[in-house]
Amino acid sequence: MVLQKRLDYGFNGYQVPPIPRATRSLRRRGIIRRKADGNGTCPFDLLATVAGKLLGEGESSPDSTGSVRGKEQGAIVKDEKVKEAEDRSLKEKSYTEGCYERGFFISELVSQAPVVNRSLSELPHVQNDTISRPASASMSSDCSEKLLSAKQFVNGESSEEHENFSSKTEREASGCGVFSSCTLDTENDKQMKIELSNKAKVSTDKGAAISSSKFPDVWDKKPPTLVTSDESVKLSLSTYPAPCRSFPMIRNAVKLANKDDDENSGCTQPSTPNKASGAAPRVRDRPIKKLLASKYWEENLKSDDEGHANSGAKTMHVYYNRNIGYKHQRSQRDFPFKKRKLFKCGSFSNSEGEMSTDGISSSPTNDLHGNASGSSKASSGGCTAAGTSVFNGGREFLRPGDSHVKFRIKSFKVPELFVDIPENATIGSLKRTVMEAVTAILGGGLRIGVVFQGKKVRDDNKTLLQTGISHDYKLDALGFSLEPNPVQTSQPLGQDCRSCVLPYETPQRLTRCPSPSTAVHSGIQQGRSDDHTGTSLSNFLESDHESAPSPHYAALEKISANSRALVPLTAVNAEALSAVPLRKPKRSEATQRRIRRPFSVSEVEALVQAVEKLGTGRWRDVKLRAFDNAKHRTYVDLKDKWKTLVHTARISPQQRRGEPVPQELLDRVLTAHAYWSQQQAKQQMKQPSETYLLL
DNA sequence: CTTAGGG
DNA sequence: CCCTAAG
Repeated sequence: MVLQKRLDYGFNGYQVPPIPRATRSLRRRGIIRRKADGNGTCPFDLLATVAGKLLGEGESSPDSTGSVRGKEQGAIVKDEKVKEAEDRSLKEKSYTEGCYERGFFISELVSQAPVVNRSLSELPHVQNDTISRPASASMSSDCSEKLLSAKQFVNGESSEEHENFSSKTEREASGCGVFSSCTLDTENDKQMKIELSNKAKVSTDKGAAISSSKFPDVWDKKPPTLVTSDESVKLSLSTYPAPCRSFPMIRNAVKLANKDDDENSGCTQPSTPNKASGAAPRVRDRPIKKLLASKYWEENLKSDDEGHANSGAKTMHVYYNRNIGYKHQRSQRDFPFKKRKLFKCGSFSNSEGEMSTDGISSSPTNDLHGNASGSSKASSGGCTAAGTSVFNGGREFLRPGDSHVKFRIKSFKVPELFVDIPENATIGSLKRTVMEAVTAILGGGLRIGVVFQGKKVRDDNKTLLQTGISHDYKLDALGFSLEPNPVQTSQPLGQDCRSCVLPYETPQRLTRCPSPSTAVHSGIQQGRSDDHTGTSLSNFLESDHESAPSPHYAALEKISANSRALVPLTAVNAEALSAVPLRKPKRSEATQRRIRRPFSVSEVEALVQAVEKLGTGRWRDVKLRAFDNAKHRTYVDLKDKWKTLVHTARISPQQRRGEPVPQELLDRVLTAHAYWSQQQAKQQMKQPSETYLLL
């Protein structure tokens, strides 16, 4: 009767390979190629462009194959029960379906993993020379982990098995974490997919290799985190942080220089086989095609203009569905995952201080850590950088004499998420849960960070040229990162947003939260890993700042019905998990405060207008009326905002903080407030009197 | 679930 | 924003 087992999935950020589509789109529209005229393209513009595409474009993307895909997916998972669940889920409309359509699910990823592996081995002809080796090499603990989890999920394996796997995983673990990319799928071809993932991986690996020398810690292997107990099983799935910088596409076999390598030397083939064989044999037998048919995934097979072969990078279109109905929201609200206070990993917290004349941050490692720090923190168990690291195999293609700089962002990584879901939950719910988590993050607001030559470029007004990004710059020096945007993101980054979007603000990073209360209940302990790796890393990374923990904000806002809590979780080392007791079982640990999203003027405007019309006692209606598709604004939020608005309107302008609200709006606030207060007073007067009369 | 308020 | 008491 009890949900004895729970599966916890921690995503150290799965990669969202969104780019090809966006990139193409950008290119098509000439955005990316914007001419670097006299002033050159301002980095800010670039950011805005990327962010805009990423966040907004998806909305219009129709998807007609969602259901089909979903079924296919279901097919992959053989387990009848699962299938049923899947089908059921499929029937659920709207949002759920949307989720399917987006192909954002773990299960998918997982199920595909095996396939990928196999494919790799089976597809010798893959063009990419690098693939063969790197790919195998790349099979990392992450992959293993995922598979493992997948397996469990699918088959409901016992925790014991998991343990076994985990151990295996550990042994085999290698340094690559780009597994997620592997999951990219297209109905069209296995190869492509594989190739893609491989490449992606390769690049990552390369990055790893490259950075390993510099930042060894970062690349330390992350053992899969696995905790088992009678009651629940928690798996932390994470991908290795991608290097925060982009590396040129690697065409040659890349040698992994990771430390992990040594350990995982044999990993190449090994990891795959194990998983494949043990975990999801059936899965792999299935035609890949079926698995993958998502409109949102596009392959970018074409070689670019310059003739550079684009590894078929697939893109996933990620977007936040703004049309989610209120009801849906409500339901989501039902499963509020708790947020806990996080420690600040302030990699960027010092940003302001770092503003340098040239606009480039002086801290060299800083960004690299976008990933690194994230991972490091994760490993340390401290906090995770919410920052998503991005990396891109991005490379630019230059053309002689052409002043344009072309960027190709292979993929963005989503901040790590932690999912805690009952074993008996349906796959559909798992999918939804993850989708919601991802959606919360993506929809909640992201901003793009630019890292160039290992430094974060903070000056948005600087031109690419001034920054040093010219057509002939080193291709490997540019990277982009997704960072939670503390500022309202609903609006496209525009001129007025500059200040908001700038890196000046301390980015809020998702943190991984160790042991949620559930864990406690289950008796499972999540260890906080202080593993050397993590520690050293963190030290290394955060030398300048962040000695103190800072609050992390959960990017997630909702949880699906079955899931208990979604919290950003830093990857925890398996070892740590296995033995370490929870720090403080306080629920606070499992709870994360929602990310702060200051109301924009336009939102205030909408709010004021709605309240003028509806009054101050009908927040739900106000929500419906003016913020129906702002999933992150609850009626309570609106009510609170109104409260603060009233307060703001009453204080002197000098005392006001934050984005200034037009006085006109404040006046309306006061007027409306006065009016409705009066109305309310009348109501109250009336009621009592009547009552009184009756008596 | 909504409201209303305090924290 | 969170948390809660109340309805």
